[in-house]
Amino acid sequence: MTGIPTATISRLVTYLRILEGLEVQDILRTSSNDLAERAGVTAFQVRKDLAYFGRFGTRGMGYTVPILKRELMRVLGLNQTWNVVIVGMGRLGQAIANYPGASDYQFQYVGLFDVSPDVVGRTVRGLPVRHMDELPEFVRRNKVDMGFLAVPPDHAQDAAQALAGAGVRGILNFAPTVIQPRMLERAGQQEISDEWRAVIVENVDFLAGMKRLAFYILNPHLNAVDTEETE
Amino acid sequence: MTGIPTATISRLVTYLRILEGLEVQDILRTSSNDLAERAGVTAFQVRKDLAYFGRFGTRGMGYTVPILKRELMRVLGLNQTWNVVIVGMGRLGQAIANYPGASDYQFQYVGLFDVSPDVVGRTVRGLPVRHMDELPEFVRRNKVDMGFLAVPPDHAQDAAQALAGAGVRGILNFAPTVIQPRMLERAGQQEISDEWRAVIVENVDFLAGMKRLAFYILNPHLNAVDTEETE
DNA sequence: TGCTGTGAACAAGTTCACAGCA
DNA sequence: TGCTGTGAACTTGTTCACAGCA
Repeated sequence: MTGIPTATISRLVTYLRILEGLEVQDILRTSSNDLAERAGVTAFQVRKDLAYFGRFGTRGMGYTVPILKRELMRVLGLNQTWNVVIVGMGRLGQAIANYPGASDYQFQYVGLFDVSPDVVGRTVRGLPVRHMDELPEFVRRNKVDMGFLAVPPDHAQDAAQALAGAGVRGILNFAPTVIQPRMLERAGQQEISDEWRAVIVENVDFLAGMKRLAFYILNPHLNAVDTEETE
Repeated sequence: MTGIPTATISRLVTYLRILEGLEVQDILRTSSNDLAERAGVTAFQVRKDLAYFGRFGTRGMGYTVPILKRELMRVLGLNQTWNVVIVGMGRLGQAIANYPGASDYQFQYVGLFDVSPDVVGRTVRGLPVRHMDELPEFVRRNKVDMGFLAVPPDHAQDAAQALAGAGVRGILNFAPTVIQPRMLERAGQQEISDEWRAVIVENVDFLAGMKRLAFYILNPHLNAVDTEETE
């Protein structure tokens, strides 16, 4: 397959968010120009990004908000339910569990895990915090799709392997560490389905964000100018 | 100036993190190969990234951990103190304030802000939560460099403008919204120094991370393979 | 010899111009 | 006419091969 730029996926998420905003305001029509302005990219870019996945507009008319929204949700896999566990229920894990917005997209927190006796057994958002020992069994039984990793950096690799071994398909890594993918594949997994492929790791690293910000403040001319032109 | 890839900056942050880990383990020497393996990139990439900023190694020998670490800190602007305010002290803002690691790099939280009477006046990590009205005065008096934005999406643009108007140089935006840069520049700023340039915005968006993860789980073959080869 | 530093080759992603359809 | 969809040009970033120095 051709290969779709990673940046395109990030932008699709942005477009979707904008479409939701428009829908709330009962705006029914938009255009590549309008989307571009709101997303801070060029209209060329919007059209190219959408073209990877199909033809969603009408020439001379633009896009119909609900239709494009529905199509983007389909493309991004947001019209299905995703079962999620959070591993690491310190402050960060708790903040994640309580952050609104996740549930909007059928991301359902079904289990919370930690190893510390201080936290295990407590209840967060109505869910008991379980011990990591229970993870493999729990993932299998509850058809868990993703794990959110919010443990300290020095435990991130182990926890990621535990998640991979338990059979999750993807990991959202909040720890400021590179997860070595090599060791993730089927760590301990016995009955590997035909569908099994490498575990996907996506990173969300806010300490890195702080550092990039420091750099660009010192070197503003190197900053991606984000020209937000509109053709 | 030539222009350094944004991705390079992100990778430099990763290299720095790895060097810190090596230093803790009293490992004094490394190489582009070693760094590459740990960072999950190629050794070519490591050398090219470093070459943008200077010559830090010794041919035939590799890199000296403390030296390379010091140089990367200098390049990234992490050998100076950054004064930071957090705007939005809901759960997310509180989690950010309490997250360890920020203070390691001279990122000092000097002020916390919100508008809700439920939060204003309370103390988080030893700092009082102030009302947004006090922001401009506070930023000026305390030489605030950056603002971390942790308000609900529908208030993000206003809060960003308030930060820009108050005179911060950069904003780390945790809200799932595109900040329109157009409106940020010198909103209400009177005495603009020669140094003044556009406010830098860097985004940390974990909802977007969730959605990207969903997409790549559904389309694993489109995932950036992260080959982590080592030449 | 070994590993860095770097110009040149290549690949990926973005911009553009315009064809095509409502 | 107006705005989408898309092949082609271009620009940016990555990979590579190898020169150069300890």
